[in-house]
Amino acid sequence: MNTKILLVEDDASLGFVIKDNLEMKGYNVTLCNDGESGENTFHQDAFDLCILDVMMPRKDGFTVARNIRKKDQQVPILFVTAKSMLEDKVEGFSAGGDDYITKPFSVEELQMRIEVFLRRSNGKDSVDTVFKLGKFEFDSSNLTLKGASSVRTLTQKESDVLGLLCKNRERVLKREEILKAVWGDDDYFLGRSMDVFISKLRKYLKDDPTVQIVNYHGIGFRLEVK
Amino acid sequence: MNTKILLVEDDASLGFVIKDNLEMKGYNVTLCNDGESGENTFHQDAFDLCILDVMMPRKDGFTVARNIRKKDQQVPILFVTAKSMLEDKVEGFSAGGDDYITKPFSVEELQMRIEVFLRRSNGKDSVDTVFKLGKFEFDSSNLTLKGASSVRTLTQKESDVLGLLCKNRERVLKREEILKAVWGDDDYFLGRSMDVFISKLRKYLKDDPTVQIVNYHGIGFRLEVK
DNA sequence: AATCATGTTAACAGCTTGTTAAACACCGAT
DNA sequence: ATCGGTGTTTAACAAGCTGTTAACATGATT
Repeated sequence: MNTKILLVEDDASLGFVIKDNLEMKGYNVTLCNDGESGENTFHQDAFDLCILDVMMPRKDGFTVARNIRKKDQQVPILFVTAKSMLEDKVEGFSAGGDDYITKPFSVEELQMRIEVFLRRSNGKDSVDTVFKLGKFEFDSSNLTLKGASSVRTLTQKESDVLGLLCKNRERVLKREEILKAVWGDDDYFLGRSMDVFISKLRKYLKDDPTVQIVNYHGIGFRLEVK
Repeated sequence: MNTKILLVEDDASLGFVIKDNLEMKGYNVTLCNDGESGENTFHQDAFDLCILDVMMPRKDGFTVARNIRKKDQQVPILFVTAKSMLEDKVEGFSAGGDDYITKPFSVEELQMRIEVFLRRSNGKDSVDTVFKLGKFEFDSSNLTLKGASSVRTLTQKESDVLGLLCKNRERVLKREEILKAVWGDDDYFLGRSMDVFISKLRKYLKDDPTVQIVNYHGIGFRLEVK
């Protein structure tokens, strides 16, 4: 499988070196040189892993990570920090997490961390059932959709459809895929039924315009969070 | 089981780092960045543990804890304090079963405390069988439901069902889960039987309208205390 | 413009749940 | 064994909710 990595690093030469090395190891790396473009890029595509420099001029790595987490709670994030930066805030955590790597580091070291992450995210079938969707929080096992001020209870099917969209966020799901997964079959009437559900879900989500179920004509749907 | 943790921390970076690390360890963490939203969130969902920063601008952690305690006497609360904080202030609370941790701390340290809490509260389940339900007090081992003026003795099954609802308060229990747990099996007639029990329990609890067993159509039931 | 795909709403049929009462099963005492 | 009492299950009916379908509106593609 082609592993897609988002690398956000303001130091152009360091960024290039990391990208180049990782690409030689067979990863597909997208490099952004500031936090802003990093976020934008993340929103436009689906990545298996993010590597964020903590110290960057305009937007630091934590801020970028927070915004990424608003959209995707599951993607692993690896922070790159300088030793000097580890003050009382981060200090304790760097020791315990596989989530932090301190400069300077070797490519092998970095690759080891990456492999640990990917093994974990592949091997874990302990599926997280809570998704953040803009200002909403959707719990697919409790069938609840929490908004800013209200909590709505979804039906099982509504939850099935929304859950599937969440799991495949930023990816186009074919009509047939959704029908097979939720209804177990695919015919004209079930398709129309699905359209009704999409319509209902859009209504539920309309309070936050950054969350959208976008139709791809003749193909299917895609859940986008901007 | 998926352990739900409520984290109230006003420092956004620190909050994020803690949340992210705990989620990597497999916990389900909800982060609130002020006391007010922390309390609201607590009222909308069920948590197994609360982590509260003591020093927060508008509402400090102790105030939040007091308000949480008004509703739930059992949930463990872990306070995060700075070293400079007066120890005797904190000790008053730690005596009541809660604990505190001083900044800075490592993820391992935090996780250790969490595990201690959860082990204790799991072990406690077999000992502590008394639940407060609005103006009622339900003792699941003595099979008694004390109201304002009367004491009713429940049957074993009535008590089993109410006990299960209490243990999963503010959480949707699937019909199947209740049937498996109380009846050991799940079929149509047992389901109807359960409905009869729910009906009876509602009758017993009708003196206090803040206590409600709410049906989630096609899904199950949830005990709510407003 | 013509055609097909999708968006949206409302109504209906079928299934789920609430409730009451009767039937059944179990148990101890007579 | 019979009886009464207690607790649970089954039956029956009422009320409510959900998913599907139909019908019509809008949008995309050729």
